[in-house]
Amino acid sequence: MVLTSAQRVRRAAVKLFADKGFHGTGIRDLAQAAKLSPASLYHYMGTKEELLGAIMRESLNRLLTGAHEVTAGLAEPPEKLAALVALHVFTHAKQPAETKVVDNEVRALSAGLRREIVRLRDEYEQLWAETMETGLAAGVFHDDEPAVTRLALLEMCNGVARWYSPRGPLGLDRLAAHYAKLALRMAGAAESDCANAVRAAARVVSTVWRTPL
Amino acid sequence: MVLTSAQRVRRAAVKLFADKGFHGTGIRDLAQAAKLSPASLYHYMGTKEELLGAIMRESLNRLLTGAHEVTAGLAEPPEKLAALVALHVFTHAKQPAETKVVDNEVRALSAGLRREIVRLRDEYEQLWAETMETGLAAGVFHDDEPAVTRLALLEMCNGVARWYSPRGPLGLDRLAAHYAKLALRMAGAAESDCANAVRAAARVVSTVWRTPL
Amino acid sequence: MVLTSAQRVRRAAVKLFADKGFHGTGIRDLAQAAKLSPASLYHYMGTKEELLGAIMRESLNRLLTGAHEVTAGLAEPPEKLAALVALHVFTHAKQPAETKVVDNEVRALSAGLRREIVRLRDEYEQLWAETMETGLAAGVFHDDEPAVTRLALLEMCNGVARWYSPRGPLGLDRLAAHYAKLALRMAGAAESDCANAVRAAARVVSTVWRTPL
Amino acid sequence: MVLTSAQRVRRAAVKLFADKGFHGTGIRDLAQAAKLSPASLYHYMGTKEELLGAIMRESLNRLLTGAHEVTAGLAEPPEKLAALVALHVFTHAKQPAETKVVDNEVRALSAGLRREIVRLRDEYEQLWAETMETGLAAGVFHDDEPAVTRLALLEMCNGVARWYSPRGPLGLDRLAAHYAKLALRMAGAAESDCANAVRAAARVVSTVWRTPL
DNA sequence: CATGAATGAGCATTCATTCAT
DNA sequence: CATGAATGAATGCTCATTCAT
Repeated sequence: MVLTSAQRVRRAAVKLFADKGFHGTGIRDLAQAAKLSPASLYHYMGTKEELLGAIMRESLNRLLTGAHEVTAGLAEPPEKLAALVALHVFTHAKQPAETKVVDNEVRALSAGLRREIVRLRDEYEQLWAETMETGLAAGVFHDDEPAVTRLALLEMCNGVARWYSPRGPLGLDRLAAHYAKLALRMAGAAESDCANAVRAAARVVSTVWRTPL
Repeated sequence: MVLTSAQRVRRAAVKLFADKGFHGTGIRDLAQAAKLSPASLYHYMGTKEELLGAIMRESLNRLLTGAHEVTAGLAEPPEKLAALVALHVFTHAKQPAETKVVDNEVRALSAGLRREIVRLRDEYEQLWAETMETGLAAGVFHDDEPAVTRLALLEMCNGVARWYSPRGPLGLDRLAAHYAKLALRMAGAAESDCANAVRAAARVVSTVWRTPL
Repeated sequence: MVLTSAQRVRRAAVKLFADKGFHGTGIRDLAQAAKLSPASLYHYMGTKEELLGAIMRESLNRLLTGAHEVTAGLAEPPEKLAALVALHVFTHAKQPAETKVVDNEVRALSAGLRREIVRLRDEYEQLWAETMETGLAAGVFHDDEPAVTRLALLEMCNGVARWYSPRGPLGLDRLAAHYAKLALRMAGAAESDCANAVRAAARVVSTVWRTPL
Repeated sequence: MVLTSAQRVRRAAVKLFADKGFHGTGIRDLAQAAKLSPASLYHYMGTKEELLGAIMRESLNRLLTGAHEVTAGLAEPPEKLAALVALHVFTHAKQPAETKVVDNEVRALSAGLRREIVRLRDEYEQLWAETMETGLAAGVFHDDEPAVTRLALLEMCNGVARWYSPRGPLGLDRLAAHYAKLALRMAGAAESDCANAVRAAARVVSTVWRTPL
């Protein structure tokens, strides 16, 4: 399959920003990876920073949309949390480069862009927070430090992008299910709730991920 | 309290590498933060990269030593795991800059130094792995994906450096205890084992952290 | 009134070269001002430098032709000088952009084009020199440094392009007449000759400028 | 005589900005002319534009100071005008590069610096305007368009920097005296006033120019 | 006639580093 | 111990220009 120049630029940027960091990636690295001259790069991007911003915006928007879709049909907090975790893990395992960029390079943005990206990220994290609160209020979660647990949970899931390999022994569905179970345990859900919730999550998430992104 | 120039350089580097990344930090930034001229910096360091390496080496060695000390007197896997988690969390909460550098900037090292640092890190992580294996073999942990759980655990604990604030409502001891409990839950330990293990961990860790670092 | 693309290019170049200088004007500035893409520009010009040369050539040729026309019917040196000055001032006031380009951007030309343009300029200035010499020989001008005076005169007249505004209080005819008088004074002409000469000059110059350029 | 690097940078900039214009001069040209690497240039300047601004500021300040000194001891408008003209001509003949930069490159400055430089230039030109007004009010000058004459006068004098050569037949004192006479004629001063005024001007100006600048 | 895509060369500026003083 | 002076290499980005469509 032949890629357009614009696509090659985007992919080169995602890969290089993820591997070497924004400041560690030069415009000439980008050009070489995109098989373009440094000058030609500028047909497909504004500045290097705007390219970074565009990558982050797109990635976060996709995650946010996915999170809404995936929780839409679910009523119980354990199911919802499992679905959020599974989607997050799926995304981080399938697109480790994009997600590493989102997770690590916010500091490279200057004020204006940073504000926008942080707002998107906060919006996304709010979905997790609401789910946990609802579950605690309903008595299906048990946790004396829910704020901490939520952060711990997120960081745990982000980590997937750092180590998961599709060539490893663990399938994506198994991985997502395992993380969902870990999450429910961390939230203090009853073991009996886990299996159902994890199953429900697996179903909706794989639906979202069948859709081409 | 007055700092020596060497100390000012070290601290400036830790802070700036943590905040802006290795490649995002210039020698001039370092000099300014250390209240030295760029040329004078070179009395206290080799190259910028060697400075990074030294910071990482020291930080990892300290963690490794601490891990040995903290587990030395403990026999049961739950206690050991709780101690490792608590020490890790303590360290990441007290020295977020150092640990962020260790966790994020390995990619900035060139081959030689990287090998050394990665070896240290692997040595440290091996302690976690052994503890989990022993616990599983002894039937006090229950987990069908222990390798994954170990990685999830580590990432979760690393995350503390990214968000913990000493000005927040949560004390360090409470935080460490909470993480220890989360970890034991993730490992599938019995709830009844948790409380004891966490208490034991708290005792030994605070001993280590009373010692000046 | 609608302009052709070629005209838009020419006008954009004249304006921008005058305002920002040849080196200060980019091909993209030109394209934007001409409402064309940078590539399309090249249907209407050779290189950027050739465009500059063409503007200068045309402008100088027009001035040269005008100078011949304007002095053709006049016999007395004061009348001729007055006519030359008036035409020069008229031209610089009506076409400040063109004349600024001619006066300031010769240095931007490379050797070949520069030679051509300088030759045209010299040919034009020769008309002033001859007029002054004739007047001195005839005893109607009095000046002990005529070469200097001629240069001073020219620079003074060139200056008009830098400050004259049609929105100011001074009409073009009054301006030209005033400069003609200043010139005759500088040449040491008798005050009694001035009035006549200036009147004669005004007549011929306005004739030339009624013709569309 | 050996020059410091800082002096070489300054001189190179003055010469090159004058010859090829600000935009026509590259940082590499500057470095080569100053016998320094492009990087070393930046020990002695801020940006290229700030270097331009510094040159202009210094040049204008010197001219302004000189104008005050030179007119301080003179009472009569013709003498004052002659002195201003003679100083201006002296300066433009002796420092053609500096003055060409001041006269031609204001447009290359960005808003902030431009404002500052234009203010200085206006302050200087105000001295000419006041002198002419006083002379007209006193009836020693006769001119029905004094504003125009003042501008014509200035442009005429600026022109000196464009053509005067110390290797030509005309001495600096003679040149200045001639311009002073031209100026008085343009202002409509009586011929009888000219000789005295020019002599007085010559005296004060050469005093100022004996002082090292 | 018009332009999107492309580029080699060049831009001003900053980089980490060295060294004489 | 400290630094001003110096630099080769690299930075992100723009330049004028060409050409296939």
